[in-house]
Amino acid sequence: MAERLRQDDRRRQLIGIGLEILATKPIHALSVDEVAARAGISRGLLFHYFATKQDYYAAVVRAAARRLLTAAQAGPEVAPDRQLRSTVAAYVGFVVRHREPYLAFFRGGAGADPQIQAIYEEVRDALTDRALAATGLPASPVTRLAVRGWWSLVESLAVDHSGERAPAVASEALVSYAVDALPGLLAGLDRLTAPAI
Amino acid sequence: MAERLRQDDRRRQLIGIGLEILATKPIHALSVDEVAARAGISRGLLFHYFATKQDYYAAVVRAAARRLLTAAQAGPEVAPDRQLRSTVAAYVGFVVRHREPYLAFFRGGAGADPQIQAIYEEVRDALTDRALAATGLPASPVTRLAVRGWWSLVESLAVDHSGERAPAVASEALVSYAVDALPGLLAGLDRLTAPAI
DNA sequence: GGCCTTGTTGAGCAGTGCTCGACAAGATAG
DNA sequence: CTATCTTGTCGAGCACTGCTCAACAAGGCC
Repeated sequence: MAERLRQDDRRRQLIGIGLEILATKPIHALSVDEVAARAGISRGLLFHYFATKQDYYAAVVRAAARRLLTAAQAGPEVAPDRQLRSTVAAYVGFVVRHREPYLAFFRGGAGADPQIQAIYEEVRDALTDRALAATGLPASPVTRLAVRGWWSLVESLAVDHSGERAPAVASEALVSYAVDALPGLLAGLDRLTAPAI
Repeated sequence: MAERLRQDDRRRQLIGIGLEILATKPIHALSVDEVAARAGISRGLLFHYFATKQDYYAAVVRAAARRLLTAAQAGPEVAPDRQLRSTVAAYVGFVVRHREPYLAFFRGGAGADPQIQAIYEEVRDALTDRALAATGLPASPVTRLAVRGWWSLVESLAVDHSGERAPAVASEALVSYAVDALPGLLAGLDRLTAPAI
């Protein structure tokens, strides 16, 4: 019989195991038995904590998202005009350090699952909010559209950059490039809101 | 007994069925039986054509990718300086017209599967090549990095825009914005290639 | 000590991906 | 027209997996 744990501890343990395993293999390749065996518990108990395998996966991805959002956070000690750079630098650093898990959780994930989609949406929204706050611009639908797009650009840069074995550019330079790209993208919005012809 | 078809025809039929079904539900929710039933054949025959369910899915995604690349193609009659705009307009139009399938195949897909990843990579590369050719810039690793990132931006814009029930901006304006964003992003590259400090 | 809560088990069901040996419809040759 | 070969097709069956459920055991409380 497995050691008896408190609800919270057991949940944390199971999610931790998920973070480990699912960083290197997709959900459909992970059987509930494997998780249970690794935790030293029975299959049934896993379903006591997570009604569904999808629910379990969602909980794991949610934990990963929390880690990302925590990592990509500029501390309050950062000067206002360096907030954006600090956030982007932290984000890029996170992707570089945890490339495989990042891809597994935020690219590979069963994107069709509405739960997972919701998590992705939350992360995007949170990052967009931070960037918007750092620029000081009002959060109109159009500015949000542009900033979300800019984050996609940043993600692409970070992922590609983290995949190079001999990076073409230094991480700091990449961050500078990404940060400097945002004002131009926002300036171009004038044409969108006031459509000429 | 099912009508006897030629190899090519049967494959085409099965892939067509996949394009229909998988546009609205994820693979793991699609059973081989359902495909077989819809095609009026036995389960076994499906595995004769596609050794694995994953192989089948990959074939379907490949077909979807081919459709996307065909749609997002500027005809030879387009003037050189309009090629980029034409390509982007076609791409955005495709996403707007086929939003659900687009998300299902190019976002939802089992991203962990190396076959699927390879297809995504091919699409990205092909689109990047077209954009680079249209700008006339040399295809260095750094310009590719930037153009790939720009395509991510464009995809984000297109997906977000196609999801709005009352679009904040007209599609043409969005295309203009996207196209006009590229030169600025490429100009900023100077700082990357010649790092100061 | 008795009892309620709660963490835990293990057998078992339904469904799914995949294999495999056999069969049948056309094409080809004699 | 028959014999043979190719090739598209079937369906039973295996192994496994997600999930259910009734029973059990370890604390905590009175």
